[in-house]
Amino acid sequence: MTISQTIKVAVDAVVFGYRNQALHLLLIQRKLQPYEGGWALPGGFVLDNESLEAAVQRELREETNVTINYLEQLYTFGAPERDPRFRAIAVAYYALVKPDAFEIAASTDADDVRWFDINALPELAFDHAEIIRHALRRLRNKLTYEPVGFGLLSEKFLFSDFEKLYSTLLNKPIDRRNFRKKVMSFGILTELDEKRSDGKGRPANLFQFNEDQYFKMKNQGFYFEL
Amino acid sequence: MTISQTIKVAVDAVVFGYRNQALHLLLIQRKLQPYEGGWALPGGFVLDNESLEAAVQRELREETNVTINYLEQLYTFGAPERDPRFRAIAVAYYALVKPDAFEIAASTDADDVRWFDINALPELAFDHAEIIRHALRRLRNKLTYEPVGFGLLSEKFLFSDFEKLYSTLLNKPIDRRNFRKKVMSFGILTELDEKRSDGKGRPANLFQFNEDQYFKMKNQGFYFEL
DNA sequence: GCAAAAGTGTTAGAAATACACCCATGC
DNA sequence: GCATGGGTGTATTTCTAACACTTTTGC
Repeated sequence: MTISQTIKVAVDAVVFGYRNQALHLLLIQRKLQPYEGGWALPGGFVLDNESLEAAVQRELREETNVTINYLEQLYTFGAPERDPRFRAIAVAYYALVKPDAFEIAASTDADDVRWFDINALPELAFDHAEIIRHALRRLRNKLTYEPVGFGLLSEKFLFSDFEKLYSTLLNKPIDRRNFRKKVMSFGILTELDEKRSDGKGRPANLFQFNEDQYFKMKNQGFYFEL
Repeated sequence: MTISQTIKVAVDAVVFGYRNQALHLLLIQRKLQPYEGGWALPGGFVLDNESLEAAVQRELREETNVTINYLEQLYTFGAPERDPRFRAIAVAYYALVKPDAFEIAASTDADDVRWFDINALPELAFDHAEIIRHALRRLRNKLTYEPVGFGLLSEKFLFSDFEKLYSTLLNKPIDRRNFRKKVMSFGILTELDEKRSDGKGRPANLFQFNEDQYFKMKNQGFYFEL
Protein backbone atom coordinates (compact mmCIF):
# COMPACT_ATOMS: atom_id res chain seq x y z
CA MET A 1 0.00 0.00 0.00
CA THR A 2 1.37 3.35 -0.99
CA ILE A 3 0.71 6.30 1.21
CA SER A 4 0.77 9.71 -0.37
CA GLN A 5 -1.22 11.78 1.96
CA THR A 6 -1.22 15.54 2.05
CA ILE A 7 -3.29 16.10 5.16
CA LYS A 8 -2.06 18.63 7.68
CA VAL A 9 -2.58 18.23 11.38
CA ALA A 10 -3.44 21.17 13.56
CA VAL A 11 -4.44 21.60 17.16
CA ASP A 12 -6.93 24.16 18.40
CA ALA A 13 -7.77 25.10 21.94
CA VAL A 14 -11.04 26.27 23.41
CA VAL A 15 -9.84 28.19 26.44
CA PHE A 16 -12.46 28.93 29.06
CA GLY A 17 -12.19 31.48 31.81
CA TYR A 18 -14.72 32.64 34.37
CA ARG A 19 -14.86 36.23 35.51
CA ASN A 20 -17.53 38.62 36.74
CA GLN A 21 -19.84 35.68 37.10
CA ALA A 22 -19.70 35.00 33.37
CA LEU A 23 -17.97 32.42 31.25
CA HIS A 24 -15.39 33.80 28.85
CA LEU A 25 -13.49 32.44 25.91
CA LEU A 26 -10.04 33.31 24.66
CA LEU A 27 -9.83 34.16 20.97
CA ILE A 28 -7.13 35.52 18.72
CA GLN A 29 -7.49 37.80 15.77
CA ARG A 30 -6.05 36.40 12.58
CA LYS A 31 -3.38 38.38 10.76
CA LEU A 32 -3.34 36.25 7.65
CA GLN A 33 -5.65 34.93 5.01
CA PRO A 34 -7.97 33.16 5.08
CA TYR A 35 -10.34 34.89 7.46
CA GLU A 36 -7.88 37.74 7.84
CA GLY A 37 -8.91 39.95 10.70
CA GLY A 38 -11.43 37.38 11.85
CA TRP A 39 -11.48 35.80 15.26
CA ALA A 40 -10.38 32.24 15.79
CA LEU A 41 -9.37 29.73 18.40
CA PRO A 42 -5.73 29.75 19.36
CA GLY A 43 -3.96 26.87 17.69
CA GLY A 44 -1.65 25.87 14.92
CA PHE A 45 0.11 23.05 13.18
CA VAL A 46 1.73 20.21 15.02
CA LEU A 47 5.46 19.85 14.59
CA ASP A 48 6.82 16.64 13.20
CA ASN A 49 8.23 15.33 16.44
CA GLU A 50 5.91 16.93 18.92
CA SER A 51 3.05 15.31 20.79
CA LEU A 52 -0.42 16.76 20.28
CA GLU A 53 -0.64 18.03 23.80
CA ALA A 54 2.79 19.64 23.57
CA ALA A 55 1.65 21.38 20.40
CA VAL A 56 -1.37 22.88 22.15
CA GLN A 57 0.71 24.02 25.07
CA ARG A 58 3.26 25.57 22.73
CA GLU A 59 0.67 27.39 20.66
CA LEU A 60 -1.04 28.71 23.75
CA ARG A 61 2.26 29.95 25.05
CA GLU A 62 3.17 31.56 21.75
CA GLU A 63 -0.18 33.09 20.96
CA THR A 64 -1.73 33.91 24.29
CA ASN A 65 0.83 33.46 27.06
CA VAL A 66 -1.97 32.32 29.30
CA THR A 67 -1.51 29.92 32.22
CA ILE A 68 -3.52 26.79 31.70
CA ASN A 69 -4.91 24.96 34.66
CA TYR A 70 -6.61 22.06 32.98
CA LEU A 71 -6.30 20.66 29.49
CA GLU A 72 -8.22 17.85 27.88
CA GLN A 73 -8.64 16.55 24.38
CA LEU A 74 -12.09 17.27 23.04
CA TYR A 75 -12.66 15.93 19.56
CA THR A 76 -11.01 15.74 16.18
CA PHE A 77 -12.59 17.66 13.34
CA GLY A 78 -11.77 16.31 9.93
CA ALA A 79 -14.32 17.39 7.34
CA PRO A 80 -12.49 17.66 4.00
CA GLU A 81 -13.59 21.26 3.37
CA ARG A 82 -13.07 22.72 6.80
CA ASP A 83 -9.95 24.61 5.73
CA PRO A 84 -10.26 26.37 2.37
CA ARG A 85 -6.50 26.26 1.74
CA PHE A 86 -5.79 22.57 1.98
CA ARG A 87 -6.92 19.48 3.74
CA ALA A 88 -6.36 19.93 7.45
CA ILE A 89 -7.72 18.12 10.44
CA ALA A 90 -7.88 19.78 13.81
CA VAL A 91 -7.46 17.97 17.08
CA ALA A 92 -9.38 20.23 19.43
CA TYR A 93 -8.62 20.58 23.11
CA TYR A 94 -10.37 22.53 25.76
CA ALA A 95 -8.67 24.27 28.62
CA LEU A 96 -9.61 25.96 31.86
CA VAL A 97 -7.92 29.07 33.15
CA LYS A 98 -8.13 30.56 36.62
CA PRO A 99 -9.26 34.19 36.96
CA ASP A 100 -5.82 35.19 38.29
CA ALA A 101 -4.38 34.41 34.86
CA PHE A 102 -6.71 36.68 32.96
CA GLU A 103 -4.41 39.71 32.60
CA ILE A 104 -1.57 37.68 31.18
CA ALA A 105 -3.50 36.97 28.04
CA ALA A 106 -4.06 40.66 27.36
CA SER A 107 -0.38 41.43 27.82
CA THR A 108 0.75 39.35 24.90
CA ASP A 109 2.66 40.92 22.05
CA ALA A 110 1.65 38.54 19.29
CA ASP A 111 -1.67 38.74 17.41
CA ASP A 112 -4.52 40.46 19.12
CA VAL A 113 -5.89 38.29 21.88
CA ARG A 114 -9.06 38.89 23.81
CA TRP A 115 -11.45 37.35 26.23
CA PHE A 116 -15.03 37.30 24.98
CA ASP A 117 -18.11 36.71 27.01
CA ILE A 118 -19.49 33.40 25.87
CA ASN A 119 -22.78 35.10 25.11
CA ALA A 120 -21.21 37.76 22.91
CA LEU A 121 -18.85 35.93 20.62
CA PRO A 122 -17.80 37.48 17.31
CA GLU A 123 -18.05 35.68 13.99
CA LEU A 124 -15.57 32.85 13.96
CA ALA A 125 -13.16 31.54 11.35
CA PHE A 126 -13.23 28.01 9.93
CA ASP A 127 -15.48 25.60 11.82
CA HIS A 128 -14.49 27.12 15.12
CA ALA A 129 -18.04 27.96 16.11
CA GLU A 130 -18.84 24.28 15.91
CA ILE A 131 -15.77 23.36 17.93
CA ILE A 132 -16.85 25.80 20.61
CA ARG A 133 -20.32 24.30 20.70
CA HIS A 134 -18.80 20.90 21.33
CA ALA A 135 -16.54 22.27 24.03
CA LEU A 136 -19.35 24.03 25.81
CA ARG A 137 -21.46 20.93 25.82
CA ARG A 138 -18.56 18.92 27.19
CA LEU A 139 -17.77 21.47 29.86
CA ARG A 140 -21.37 21.67 31.04
CA ASN A 141 -21.60 17.93 31.14
CA LYS A 142 -18.33 17.43 32.89
CA LEU A 143 -19.25 19.93 35.57
CA THR A 144 -21.88 17.55 36.83
CA TYR A 145 -19.73 14.49 37.25
CA GLU A 146 -16.20 15.75 37.82
CA PRO A 147 -15.00 18.62 39.94
CA VAL A 148 -13.65 20.57 36.96
CA GLY A 149 -15.39 23.73 38.09
CA PHE A 150 -12.56 24.43 40.49
CA GLY A 151 -10.29 24.85 37.49
CA LEU A 152 -12.18 28.03 36.67
CA LEU A 153 -11.98 29.52 40.15
CA SER A 154 -9.07 31.08 42.01
CA GLU A 155 -7.09 28.92 44.39
CA LYS A 156 -9.17 30.37 47.23
CA PHE A 157 -12.80 31.09 46.53
CA LEU A 158 -16.08 31.82 48.21
CA PHE A 159 -18.64 29.13 48.38
CA SER A 160 -21.02 31.47 46.64
CA ASP A 161 -18.56 31.76 43.72
CA PHE A 162 -18.72 28.03 43.27
CA GLU A 163 -22.46 28.04 43.50
CA LYS A 164 -22.81 30.91 41.07
CA LEU A 165 -20.50 29.15 38.63
CA TYR A 166 -22.86 26.20 38.57
CA SER A 167 -26.07 28.13 38.28
CA THR A 168 -24.55 30.27 35.54
CA LEU A 169 -23.02 27.51 33.45
CA LEU A 170 -25.85 25.06 33.87
CA ASN A 171 -28.30 27.89 33.48
CA LYS A 172 -30.59 26.83 36.23
CA PRO A 173 -31.40 28.02 39.71
CA ILE A 174 -29.79 26.24 42.63
CA ASP A 175 -31.06 25.86 46.17
CA ARG A 176 -28.27 27.30 48.28
CA ARG A 177 -28.85 25.11 51.29
CA ASN A 178 -29.18 21.84 49.46
CA PHE A 179 -26.24 22.59 47.22
CA ARG A 180 -23.98 23.48 50.09
CA LYS A 181 -25.03 20.47 52.10
CA LYS A 182 -24.25 18.16 49.21
CA VAL A 183 -20.93 19.69 48.21
CA MET A 184 -19.79 19.81 51.82
CA SER A 185 -20.74 16.20 52.40
CA PHE A 186 -18.19 15.20 49.74
CA GLY A 187 -15.36 16.34 51.97
CA ILE A 188 -13.25 17.70 49.15
CA LEU A 189 -13.35 21.34 50.24
CA THR A 190 -11.09 22.75 52.90
CA GLU A 191 -12.61 25.66 54.79
CA LEU A 192 -9.92 28.27 55.40
CA ASP A 193 -9.55 30.54 58.42
CA GLU A 194 -9.90 33.51 56.18
CA LYS A 195 -12.78 35.70 55.17
CA ARG A 196 -13.43 37.97 52.26
CA SER A 197 -15.91 40.76 51.94
CA ASP A 198 -17.23 42.30 48.76
CA GLY A 199 -17.90 45.52 50.61
CA LYS A 200 -21.50 44.65 51.18
CA GLY A 201 -23.13 41.93 53.14
CA ARG A 202 -21.62 39.59 55.69
CA PRO A 203 -18.04 38.55 54.87
CA ALA A 204 -17.81 34.97 53.70
CA ASN A 205 -15.39 32.20 54.40
CA LEU A 206 -12.82 31.18 51.83
CA PHE A 207 -12.53 27.63 50.62
CA GLN A 208 -9.97 25.60 48.79
CA PHE A 209 -10.40 22.53 46.63
CA ASN A 210 -8.58 19.59 48.18
CA GLU A 211 -7.42 17.80 45.08
CA ASP A 212 -5.34 15.14 46.86
CA GLN A 213 -8.31 14.19 48.94
CA TYR A 214 -10.49 14.03 45.85
CA PHE A 215 -8.16 11.66 44.03
CA LYS A 216 -7.77 9.53 47.12
CA MET A 217 -11.53 9.20 47.40
CA LYS A 218 -11.98 8.70 43.69
CA ASN A 219 -9.61 5.74 43.78
CA GLN A 220 -11.77 4.27 46.50
CA GLY A 221 -14.87 4.46 44.36
CA PHE A 222 -16.21 7.90 45.24
CA TYR A 223 -18.20 9.61 42.53
CA PHE A 224 -18.53 13.35 42.37
CA GLU A 225 -21.99 14.20 41.17
CA LEU A 226 -23.97 17.39 41.17
CA MET B 1 4.37 30.66 8.53
CA THR B 2 5.67 27.79 6.46
CA ILE B 3 4.11 24.41 6.94
CA SER B 4 6.19 21.40 6.08
CA GLN B 5 4.59 18.64 7.96
CA THR B 6 5.06 14.95 7.31
CA ILE B 7 2.50 13.56 9.68
CA LYS B 8 0.22 10.84 8.43
CA VAL B 9 -3.36 10.51 9.52
CA ALA B 10 -4.88 7.13 10.18
CA VAL B 11 -8.15 5.93 11.59
CA ASP B 12 -8.53 2.82 13.75
CA ALA B 13 -11.69 1.17 14.91
CA VAL B 14 -12.38 -0.72 18.10
CA VAL B 15 -15.24 -2.95 17.03
CA PHE B 16 -17.23 -4.52 19.83
CA GLY B 17 -19.55 -7.45 19.53
CA TYR B 18 -21.43 -9.40 22.17
CA ARG B 19 -21.97 -13.12 21.81
CA ASN B 20 -22.35 -16.07 24.19
CA GLN B 21 -22.75 -13.60 26.98
CA ALA B 22 -19.26 -12.27 26.45
CA LEU B 23 -17.88 -9.13 24.91
CA HIS B 24 -15.78 -9.65 21.81
CA LEU B 25 -13.47 -7.52 19.77
CA LEU B 26 -12.72 -7.64 16.07
CA LEU B 27 -9.02 -7.79 15.20
CA ILE B 28 -7.12 -8.30 12.00
CA GLN B 29 -3.84 -10.05 11.50
CA ARG B 30 -1.19 -7.90 9.90
CA LYS B 31 0.40 -9.10 6.67
CA LEU B 32 3.11 -6.47 6.55
CA GLN B 33 5.88 -5.07 8.63
CA PRO B 34 5.94 -3.70 11.24
CA TYR B 35 4.28 -6.16 13.59
CA GLU B 36 3.93 -8.62 10.72
CA GLY B 37 1.66 -11.45 11.76
CA GLY B 38 0.63 -9.52 14.84
CA TRP B 39 -2.94 -8.60 15.67
CA ALA B 40 -4.17 -5.08 15.31
CA LEU B 41 -7.27 -2.94 15.15
CA PRO B 42 -8.83 -2.58 11.73
CA GLY B 43 -7.95 0.76 10.26
CA GLY B 44 -5.79 2.59 7.80
CA PHE B 45 -4.84 5.89 6.31
CA VAL B 46 -7.34 8.57 5.50
CA LEU B 47 -7.62 9.55 1.88
CA ASP B 48 -6.99 13.14 0.91
CA ASN B 49 -10.59 14.03 0.25
CA GLU B 50 -12.36 11.69 2.58
CA SER B 51 -13.92 12.51 5.94
CA LEU B 52 -12.62 10.68 8.97
CA GLU B 53 -15.80 8.79 9.46
CA ALA B 54 -15.94 7.77 5.83
CA ALA B 55 -12.40 6.47 6.17
CA VAL B 56 -13.33 4.25 9.09
CA GLN B 57 -16.37 2.94 7.27
CA ARG B 58 -14.31 2.22 4.19
CA GLU B 59 -11.56 0.43 6.09
CA LEU B 60 -14.06 -1.66 7.98
CA ARG B 61 -15.71 -2.62 4.74
CA GLU B 62 -12.41 -3.45 3.09
CA GLU B 63 -10.84 -5.29 5.97
CA THR B 64 -13.68 -6.92 7.82
CA ASN B 65 -16.87 -6.60 5.82
CA VAL B 66 -18.75 -6.30 9.06
CA THR B 67 -22.04 -4.43 9.45
CA ILE B 68 -21.65 -1.57 11.88
CA ASN B 69 -24.58 -0.56 13.99
CA TYR B 70 -23.09 2.34 15.91
CA LEU B 71 -19.95 4.37 15.35
CA GLU B 72 -18.49 7.09 17.48
CA GLN B 73 -15.21 8.92 17.60
CA LEU B 74 -13.20 7.94 20.64
CA TYR B 75 -9.92 9.79 20.93
CA THR B 76 -6.95 10.82 18.87
CA PHE B 77 -3.63 9.22 19.66
CA GLY B 78 -0.64 11.22 18.61
CA ALA B 79 2.47 10.27 20.53
CA PRO B 80 5.43 10.85 18.20
CA GLU B 81 6.79 7.31 18.56
CA ARG B 82 3.59 5.36 18.30
CA ASP B 83 4.37 4.19 14.77
CA PRO B 84 7.96 3.01 14.27
CA ARG B 85 7.91 3.81 10.52
CA PHE B 86 7.00 7.47 10.53
CA ARG B 87 5.01 10.00 12.41
CA ALA B 88 1.37 8.96 12.34
CA ILE B 89 -1.57 10.00 14.40
CA ALA B 90 -4.58 7.77 14.77
CA VAL B 91 -8.10 9.01 15.15
CA ALA B 92 -9.70 6.12 16.97
CA TYR B 93 -13.36 5.22 16.70
CA TYR B 94 -15.35 2.59 18.43
CA ALA B 95 -18.15 0.65 16.90
CA LEU B 96 -20.89 -1.71 17.98
CA VAL B 97 -21.96 -4.72 15.99
CA LYS B 98 -25.07 -6.83 16.43
CA PRO B 99 -24.65 -10.59 16.92
CA ASP B 100 -26.38 -11.30 13.60
CA ALA B 101 -23.41 -9.71 11.85
CA PHE B 102 -20.83 -11.95 13.44
CA GLU B 103 -20.42 -14.48 10.63
CA ILE B 104 -19.90 -11.84 7.99
CA ALA B 105 -16.63 -10.84 9.50
CA ALA B 106 -15.28 -14.36 9.35
CA SER B 107 -16.27 -14.76 5.70
CA THR B 108 -13.94 -12.03 4.52
CA ASP B 109 -11.24 -12.81 2.00
CA ALA B 110 -8.75 -10.12 2.98
CA ASP B 111 -6.32 -10.40 5.87
CA ASP B 112 -7.20 -12.79 8.61
CA VAL B 113 -9.97 -11.34 10.73
CA ARG B 114 -11.20 -12.76 14.01
CA TRP B 115 -13.39 -12.05 16.97
CA PHE B 116 -11.56 -12.31 20.28
CA ASP B 117 -13.08 -12.57 23.67
CA ILE B 118 -12.25 -9.34 25.42
CA ASN B 119 -10.67 -11.34 28.23
CA ALA B 120 -8.41 -13.30 25.92
CA LEU B 121 -6.86 -10.78 23.61
CA PRO B 122 -3.60 -11.54 21.83
CA GLU B 123 -0.59 -9.24 21.90
CA LEU B 124 -1.41 -6.11 19.99
CA ALA B 125 0.51 -4.03 17.49
CA PHE B 126 1.36 -0.35 17.96
CA ASP B 127 -0.43 1.33 20.86
CA HIS B 128 -3.60 -0.59 20.09
CA ALA B 129 -3.81 -2.10 23.55
CA GLU B 130 -4.04 1.40 24.95
CA ILE B 131 -6.68 2.39 22.42
CA ILE B 132 -8.72 -0.61 23.43
CA ARG B 133 -8.44 0.32 27.09
CA HIS B 134 -9.85 3.74 26.29
CA ALA B 135 -12.64 2.27 24.23
CA LEU B 136 -13.62 -0.19 26.92
CA ARG B 137 -13.75 2.51 29.53
CA ARG B 138 -15.90 4.66 27.25
CA LEU B 139 -18.24 1.82 26.41
CA ARG B 140 -18.73 0.89 30.06
CA ASN B 141 -19.36 4.48 30.94
CA LYS B 142 -21.71 5.11 28.10
CA LEU B 143 -23.79 2.05 28.94
CA THR B 144 -24.92 3.77 32.10
CA TYR B 145 -26.16 7.01 30.59
CA GLU B 146 -27.13 6.19 27.04
CA PRO B 147 -28.94 3.18 25.65
CA VAL B 148 -25.98 2.01 23.58
CA GLY B 149 -26.31 -1.53 24.90
CA PHE B 150 -29.01 -2.21 22.36
CA GLY B 151 -26.41 -1.73 19.65
CA LEU B 152 -24.81 -4.97 20.81
CA LEU B 153 -27.99 -7.02 20.86
CA SER B 154 -30.06 -8.45 18.03
CA GLU B 155 -33.04 -6.49 16.82
CA LYS B 156 -35.21 -8.70 19.00
CA PHE B 157 -33.81 -9.80 22.30
CA LEU B 158 -34.76 -11.32 25.60
CA PHE B 159 -34.91 -9.11 28.58
CA SER B 160 -32.43 -11.40 30.25
CA ASP B 161 -29.98 -10.79 27.39
CA PHE B 162 -30.08 -7.12 28.12
CA GLU B 163 -29.67 -7.68 31.81
CA LYS B 164 -26.80 -10.11 31.30
CA LEU B 165 -25.09 -7.62 29.01
CA TYR B 166 -25.09 -5.08 31.78
CA SER B 167 -23.97 -7.35 34.57
CA THR B 168 -21.23 -8.73 32.32
CA LEU B 169 -19.88 -5.46 31.01
CA LEU B 170 -20.18 -3.56 34.24
CA ASN B 171 -18.96 -6.60 36.10
CA LYS B 172 -21.43 -6.36 38.91
CA PRO B 173 -24.49 -8.27 40.01
CA ILE B 174 -27.87 -6.83 39.16
CA ASP B 175 -31.15 -7.30 40.96
CA ARG B 176 -33.44 -8.71 38.29
CA ARG B 177 -36.63 -7.21 39.64
CA ASN B 178 -35.34 -3.73 40.25
CA PHE B 179 -33.51 -3.63 36.95
CA ARG B 180 -36.53 -4.69 35.00
CA LYS B 181 -38.79 -2.29 36.83
CA LYS B 182 -36.49 0.59 36.05
CA VAL B 183 -35.84 -0.21 32.41
CA MET B 184 -39.53 -0.80 31.81
CA SER B 185 -40.46 2.48 33.43
CA PHE B 186 -38.46 4.30 30.76
CA GLY B 187 -40.94 3.18 28.15
CA ILE B 188 -38.35 2.67 25.44
CA LEU B 189 -38.84 -1.08 25.07
CA THR B 190 -41.58 -2.60 23.01
CA GLU B 191 -42.70 -5.97 24.26
CA LEU B 192 -43.36 -8.24 21.29
CA ASP B 193 -46.00 -10.93 20.97
CA GLU B 194 -43.31 -13.49 20.47
CA LYS B 195 -41.50 -15.86 22.74
CA ARG B 196 -38.22 -17.64 22.53
CA SER B 197 -37.05 -20.70 24.41
CA ASP B 198 -33.48 -21.79 24.95
CA GLY B 199 -34.66 -25.36 25.33
CA LYS B 200 -34.73 -25.16 29.05
CA GLY B 201 -36.79 -23.10 31.40
CA ARG B 202 -39.86 -21.04 30.69
CA PRO B 203 -39.88 -19.39 27.28
CA ALA B 204 -39.29 -15.65 27.51
CA ASN B 205 -40.80 -12.70 25.78
CA LEU B 206 -38.94 -10.86 23.07
CA PHE B 207 -38.35 -7.13 23.23
CA GLN B 208 -37.34 -4.46 20.82
CA PHE B 209 -35.64 -1.15 21.45
CA ASN B 210 -37.91 1.70 20.42
CA GLU B 211 -35.36 4.16 19.13
CA ASP B 212 -37.85 6.74 17.84
CA GLN B 213 -39.52 6.86 21.20
CA TYR B 214 -36.16 7.25 22.90
CA PHE B 215 -35.15 10.23 20.79
CA LYS B 216 -38.54 11.81 21.22
CA MET B 217 -38.24 11.53 24.98
CA LYS B 218 -34.62 12.62 24.97
CA ASN B 219 -35.58 15.82 23.20
CA GLN B 220 -38.08 16.44 25.95
CA GLY B 221 -35.45 16.19 28.65
CA PHE B 222 -35.54 12.49 29.45
CA TYR B 223 -32.29 11.02 30.71
CA PHE B 224 -31.51 7.37 30.36
CA GLU B 225 -29.61 6.24 33.41
CA LEU B 226 -28.78 2.84 34.80
C1' DG C 1 -31.16 50.68 61.71
C1' DC C 2 -31.31 49.05 57.24
C1' DA C 3 -29.53 46.91 53.13
C1' DA C 4 -26.99 43.05 51.52
C1' DA C 5 -25.06 38.68 51.34
C1' DA C 6 -23.79 34.51 54.52
C1' DG C 7 -24.98 30.79 57.07
C1' DT C 8 -27.90 27.14 58.73
C1' DG C 9 -32.29 22.37 59.69
C1' DT C 10 -36.40 20.12 59.05
C1' DT C 11 -39.85 17.76 56.63
C1' DA C 12 -42.31 15.39 52.90
C1' DG C 13 -42.04 12.96 48.78
C1' DA C 14 -39.44 10.24 45.47
C1' DA C 15 -36.25 6.91 44.27
C1' DA C 16 -33.21 3.10 45.30
C1' DT C 17 -32.53 -1.09 47.45
C1' DA C 18 -33.29 -5.50 49.52
C1' DC C 19 -35.66 -9.49 49.30
C1' DA C 20 -38.65 -14.68 47.81
C1' DC C 21 -42.09 -17.07 45.67
C1' DC C 22 -44.90 -18.86 41.75
C1' DC C 23 -44.98 -19.85 36.54
C1' DA C 24 -44.17 -22.18 32.09
C1' DT C 25 -41.67 -25.19 29.68
C1' DG C 26 -38.47 -29.58 28.39
C1' DC C 27 -37.11 -33.77 29.69
C1' DG D 1 -42.05 -34.34 38.92
C1' DC D 2 -37.98 -31.93 38.73
C1' DA D 3 -34.71 -28.80 36.77
C1' DT D 4 -34.31 -24.44 34.57
C1' DG D 5 -34.87 -19.94 33.63
C1' DG D 6 -39.03 -16.27 33.47
C1' DG D 7 -41.89 -13.21 35.71
C1' DT D 8 -43.63 -10.38 39.50
C1' DG D 9 -44.70 -6.92 44.57
C1' DT D 10 -43.75 -4.91 48.97
C1' DA D 11 -41.35 -2.80 52.78
C1' DT D 12 -37.32 -0.14 54.19
C1' DT D 13 -33.92 3.04 53.58
C1' DT D 14 -31.79 6.67 51.33
C1' DC D 15 -31.72 10.67 48.66
C1' DT D 16 -33.85 14.74 46.79
C1' DA D 17 -36.42 18.88 46.99
C1' DA D 18 -38.91 22.40 49.07
C1' DC D 19 -38.77 25.91 52.18
C1' DA D 20 -37.41 30.87 55.86
C1' DC D 21 -35.17 32.88 59.40
C1' DT D 22 -30.97 34.60 61.88
C1' DT D 23 -26.13 36.55 61.49
C1' DT D 24 -22.54 39.70 60.23
C1' DT D 25 -20.88 43.37 58.06
C1' DG D 26 -20.82 48.44 55.62
C1' DC D 27 -22.95 52.55 55.30
